[in-house]
Amino acid sequence: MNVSHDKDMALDQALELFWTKGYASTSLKDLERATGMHPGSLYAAFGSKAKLYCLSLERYASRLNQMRAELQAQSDSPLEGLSQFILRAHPLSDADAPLPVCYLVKATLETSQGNQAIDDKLSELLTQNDATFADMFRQAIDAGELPEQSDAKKLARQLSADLAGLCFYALREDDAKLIKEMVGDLATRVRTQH
Amino acid sequence: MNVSHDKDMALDQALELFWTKGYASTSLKDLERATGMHPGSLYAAFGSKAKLYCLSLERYASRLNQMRAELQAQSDSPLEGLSQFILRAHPLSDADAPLPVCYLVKATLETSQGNQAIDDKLSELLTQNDATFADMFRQAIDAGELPEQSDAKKLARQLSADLAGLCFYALREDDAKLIKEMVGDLATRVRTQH
DNA sequence: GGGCAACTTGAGCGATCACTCAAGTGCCAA
DNA sequence: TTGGCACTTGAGTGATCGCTCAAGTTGCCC
Repeated sequence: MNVSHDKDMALDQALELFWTKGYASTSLKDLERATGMHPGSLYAAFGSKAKLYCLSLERYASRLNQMRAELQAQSDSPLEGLSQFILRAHPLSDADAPLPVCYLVKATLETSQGNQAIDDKLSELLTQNDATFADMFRQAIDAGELPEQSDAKKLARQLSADLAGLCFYALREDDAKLIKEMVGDLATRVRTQH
Repeated sequence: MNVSHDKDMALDQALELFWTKGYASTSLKDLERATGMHPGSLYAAFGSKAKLYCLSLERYASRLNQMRAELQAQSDSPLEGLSQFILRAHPLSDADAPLPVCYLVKATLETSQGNQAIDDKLSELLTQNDATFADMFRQAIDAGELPEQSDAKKLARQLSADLAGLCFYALREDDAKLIKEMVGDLATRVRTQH
């Protein structure tokens, strides 16, 4: 039996579980059920609940990054790439899905009861994400899509916050059409701003 | 001893505790320590952890509403009132505070592990909040501050999401100046939009 | 002071938490 | 076939969870 494949699958199951239920509300019993692994194997493979959680955050972030890079590569311009990311790669875009909300946003708002490793991991991933956004805005400035005096970092901050705002709204509003409209508005704003 | 005063104080302590730690991560032991009440008294007064949580959400929302109404009454126009609310009454405005993030936003993003009563209460409070925002935008339209074809409900949705986005960003960014700048930007956007 | 109702107390309930480890199982080389 | 090693197993650990309730305390009226 291919162990690494199992571990991989288990990590995906854990990711989904943590995503839907949150860290504190996901018990090891839940994880056992979802992954089919017994507690001993879980601990042999991942070390602890917190480490498994961190791994799931990392995997999620790297997938998001990959999708963003792909869309960027297919797009004609930096801003168009960002806009496509918002429309198609960000979890929110698939607003009919059971969980149309960014995992990192949910995780950030759920205070990790004093576990520094989790806070650090989250901070690292979010900072990295902001940096990527800033990069894309900088490219847009260089390409002449945005005025030269634009502040790429500030634009990145604002986009990060805007996306999080949508995540919040998506969690409480079950009318998918409404969410899609807001996502579309944000994408348009990014594509045509200033 | 004034019992109702004690209950009142205990509810405030519980509010603060739930706000900082989240519902799932706040234990009864924590609540006992913070309120000085023993478990029996806590249950006699509030019924259950979930009910206490709901009460704290309600209290928070009503305080926010009260502040908003006061600022609205002092302002020259509906949009100016909203702008003042963002700048001064919303928790974010006091960005040096230990907890510059709206309680309702945090609570919404922390999935309540299957407790329907909590979900319902949150949904009720947030819907009420959106309705108030929509009212204020409608007043702005009537007062000629916004074009007549403006969609008050849509503007309310957007403001709600924007504020939540700021909450998210405030939680991860410890540079208070940066947060205040973003709060200021949003207030300006509301005051001068379209 | 005696009697009673209202309130407070905290030990302790069963359940569940994150986690461990001795025993069992499966696989392969010798 | 056998010995040994890597991996899996799940009963069990102490701690803690949300919550209860019998016993104790308090304050008030007669």
